Amino acid sequence: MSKGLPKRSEDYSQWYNELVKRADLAENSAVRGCMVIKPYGYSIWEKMQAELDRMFKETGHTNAYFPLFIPKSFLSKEASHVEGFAKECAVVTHYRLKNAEDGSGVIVDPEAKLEEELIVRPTSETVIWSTYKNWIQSYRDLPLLVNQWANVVRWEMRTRLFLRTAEFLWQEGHTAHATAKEAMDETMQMMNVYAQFAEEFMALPVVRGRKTANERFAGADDTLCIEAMMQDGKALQAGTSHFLGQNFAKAFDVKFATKEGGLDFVWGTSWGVSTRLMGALIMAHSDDNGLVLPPKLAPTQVVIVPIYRGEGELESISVKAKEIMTELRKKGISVKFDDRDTHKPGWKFAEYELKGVPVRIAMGPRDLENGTIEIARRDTLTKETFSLSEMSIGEKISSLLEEIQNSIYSKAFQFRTEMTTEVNSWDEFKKVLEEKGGFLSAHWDGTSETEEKIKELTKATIRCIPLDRKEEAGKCILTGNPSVGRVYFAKAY
RNA sequence: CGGGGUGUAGCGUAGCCCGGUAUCGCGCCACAUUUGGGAUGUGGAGGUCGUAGGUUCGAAUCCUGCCACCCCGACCA
Repeated sequence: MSKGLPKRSEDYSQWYNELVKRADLAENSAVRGCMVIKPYGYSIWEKMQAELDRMFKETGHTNAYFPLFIPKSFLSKEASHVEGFAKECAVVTHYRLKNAEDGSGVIVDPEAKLEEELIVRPTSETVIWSTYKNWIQSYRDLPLLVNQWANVVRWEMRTRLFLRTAEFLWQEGHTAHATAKEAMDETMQMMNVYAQFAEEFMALPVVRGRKTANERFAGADDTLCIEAMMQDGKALQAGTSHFLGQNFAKAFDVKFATKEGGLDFVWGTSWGVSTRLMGALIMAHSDDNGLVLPPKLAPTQVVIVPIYRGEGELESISVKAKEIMTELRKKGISVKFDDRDTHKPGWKFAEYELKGVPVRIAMGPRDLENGTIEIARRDTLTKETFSLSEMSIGEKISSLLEEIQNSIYSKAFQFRTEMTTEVNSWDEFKKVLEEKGGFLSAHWDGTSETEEKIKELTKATIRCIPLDRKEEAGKCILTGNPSVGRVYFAKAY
């Protein structure tokens, strides 16, 4: 393996691709467009899952599992929904193979054609609502708050590890409510859950916003989202939460008896985040030395590297290292002691930097003598010598991890602030987009035509209408027509 | 799915124009010396040249199909 990653400044996308592979996160598989998530990458995903799952449960949701396959007829029940996904669906047409007569291997048995073709789920609204029809009769059955962790398939033409793959892992929440307001509140709540997760755990500041009609989920009346800024100035949609209105209830005839004795269609929501978050995590914080992981999502938070000559020294360092490990574990810190004799310290340092381990402790004979250790931070690449008598190592590392978590967030926040520019003329818009990138806060006349036109001219799309924007009369950046507030434009992943 | 490019050992590559059985570096294995930022020396193993055909006495090299990956578009989370 050659040393050193490509530089972000020279080729950002190559840097990303290399980093994903070199840090052992994922690799391409034998199947076109599909990735293998390697153990190290998967353990980060598991940490994300664990937190999100906890948050979903705290907000009253429970997990369930619905089938991978969807009868073709289901997909066509909601008109805009089909339109949104039809172009990227994998279809199962047969259920059996047989040996080819010429001995060339197995072939699809033409006798085994399915009566009705099955679609590999691109998302599960349709199967789920067809099921909800049986689960919901009365207002007493509502709200229904279900989540599922699953894989989905969207047949993408151009794929990139984590960011866009033909098969990906995600979670999809599907809820049913008695009133529009309740469903809208749920939509908002889950968007906020995502935002909180991104900021608190991924150390990723996000813009909470609303999608324009163009960017909305197929089948939704309203889509809320969180948008993040990557280091190359491109935006990344990190999570979406949809208010489905009564669209799926109508398509699948899901009615309930109201308290007042009437009969009404149920109001729905759906919301999801995917392994794409891994891409966001990587691109938001990492540097030319490798991954930078926020402590709250790092599979290993602290690694201890012994520096020694001969068995004897390793022995005495190990004793001390194990004491430290015990202390750290008492504090709930995940720590690894790398006493492999097969690699030298320098090699290990580089390796753990590549893999983004937040804190590295090095301990050698000099430290043993002085009662010190060397503590190195991954995020800042700084080192300090820490005297073990100074304070408890558990306290020290706990607060350091917290500081790193905050510092990574602040850095990303500051970057995003710098990369958000208010622009007030078309020339300025084009100039900033081209020379600087990032979010462009600009007035827009509210029409899809203008949005399309801007996309066509510049490749920038409206990432969202920020929820906290101030009402401010202005003129559309392109048409000069009146606008009531600014929206965020950006080139996006 | 359109346009361009690349595919040679685990990884990165030379060779291809001009056909004669494959170069170098990293990694791997063994031993020795090493160990506070990717160690050094000596010896060694490892290749259906993406894949399937074709041309030829002979193909990594020329021709055709297919596959994969990368870049740029269209589409999308």
